[in-house]
Amino acid sequence: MPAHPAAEMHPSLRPSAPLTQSLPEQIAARLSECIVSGAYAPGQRIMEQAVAEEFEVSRGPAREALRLLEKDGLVMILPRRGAQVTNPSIEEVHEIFDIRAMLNGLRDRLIAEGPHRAELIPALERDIEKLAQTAATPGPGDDYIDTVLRLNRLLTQAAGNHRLQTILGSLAVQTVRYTRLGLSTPQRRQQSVRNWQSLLQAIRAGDGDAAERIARQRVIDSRDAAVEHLRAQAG
Amino acid sequence: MPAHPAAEMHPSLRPSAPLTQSLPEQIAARLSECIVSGAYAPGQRIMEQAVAEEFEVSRGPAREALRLLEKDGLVMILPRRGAQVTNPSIEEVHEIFDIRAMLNGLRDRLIAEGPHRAELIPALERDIEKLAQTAATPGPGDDYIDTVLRLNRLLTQAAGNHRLQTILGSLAVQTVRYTRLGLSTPQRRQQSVRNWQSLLQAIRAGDGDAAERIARQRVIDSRDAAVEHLRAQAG
DNA sequence: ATTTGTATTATTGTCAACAATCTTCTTGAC
DNA sequence: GTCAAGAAGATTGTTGACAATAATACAAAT
Repeated sequence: MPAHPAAEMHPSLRPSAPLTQSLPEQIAARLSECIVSGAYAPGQRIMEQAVAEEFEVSRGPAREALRLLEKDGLVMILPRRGAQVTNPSIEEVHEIFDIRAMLNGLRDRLIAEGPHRAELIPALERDIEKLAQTAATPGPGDDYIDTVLRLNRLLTQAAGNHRLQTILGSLAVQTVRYTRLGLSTPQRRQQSVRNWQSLLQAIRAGDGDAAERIARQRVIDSRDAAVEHLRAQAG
Repeated sequence: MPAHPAAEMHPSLRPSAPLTQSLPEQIAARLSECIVSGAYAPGQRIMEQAVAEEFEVSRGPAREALRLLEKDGLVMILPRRGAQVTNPSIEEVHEIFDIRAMLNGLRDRLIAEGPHRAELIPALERDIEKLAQTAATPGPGDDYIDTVLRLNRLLTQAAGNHRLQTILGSLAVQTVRYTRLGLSTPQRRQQSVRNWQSLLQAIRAGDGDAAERIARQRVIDSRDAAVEHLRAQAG
């Protein structure tokens, strides 16, 4: 019998995942980095044979790794044409952010109305304080982005809705590069910090309506900033 | 050149899907029916070899078909243990309905605020009228459910958010059996009809806020009814 | 010069066999 | 009688080869 009964265990701590990643999962994780970091350009084709040789496995696991990437929306698989890195249009990016806005709203409502919110607040305060410190510094902003991503992971896990966690995780991976784009200016980062601070207040107060509204607004702001940048890039 | 220029074509009519389904897709479609209809019981294991023999293919396509079912949440694949039909707990059903509530809210807002809503209204009126007629009849209610499902498909396609369509489609498949459960009484069906009629009004008026609120309430009602039935069944 | 048909090549789809691992059944000891 | 250890069987994971198909290059005809 474990030290802590299952009933008291927080959902995000459930050790349901297998201890060791499968071969396709390891390959997918590596490829995922390459795509998110931009080493593999959008639209680029990824061929099974090349993946197989790169990782010194047969085409089976390579093939399956690509299917895993498809599940995360990082590649698109066309019949008889193989996989290519997704290159979403501005409209599709807009669409994904809209979905994230709704589901982040649900997530933060669940947290604000949930019984575990008190345990969460110290970590939240710490990260949001860190955001406030790095928001004004003009540097590359990677610190800021990293903290935002960690904060989001923390909240997504804490919401306790497993399916929501899966979907939001997938959508987050797909939009990392656009989130980064949208948080590239100090003004936007300061707007973002103010929003996080409001959210913290709403969670402290246990105000689910406010938490949902604030979360939605944050993602919508992020969406608008990203889309604006993309339009500027595209002409 | 096609008869109608692409710019005027409704998003839901884009012929982007390949004309012919792949072998794994065909197998997955058949298995999907078996699971949704209940021929394969929740928790039941589905083995690759058995699928391969059933459809007279090798284990490769059978394996991939099971991965496709996993993507739709119809089976759960555990490492070295294979696939088994998902048997979500009451809490998980609750979770999925919560997600559907948010995303249906987004969907119906997009429709109410979208430019294509006028074209949609006649079909909506027809289906909702049909709902009103079959709501009070005590029969098996399959007509009612079928109409609700068609109505939802219509709206999901019309919203014009492709990713949303994918996610909602997957979630709908996973909850069909619980939706059916929740709409098994005449009272619930009448409540449902009133909600659809309100939605129609909101769409007519182009009131996105109202459309979202109404859609959410509909799914929440559906959730509560389903969960109540499940709790009664479980003891 | 454009287009159509054809051959070539590259790439994915499928298959059957082998390896690794998990489950279950049996056996034996306490 | 219960539990542990080990063997046997069943099932997934992986591999390499073969088949089917789509992209490409090139030649020929209008």
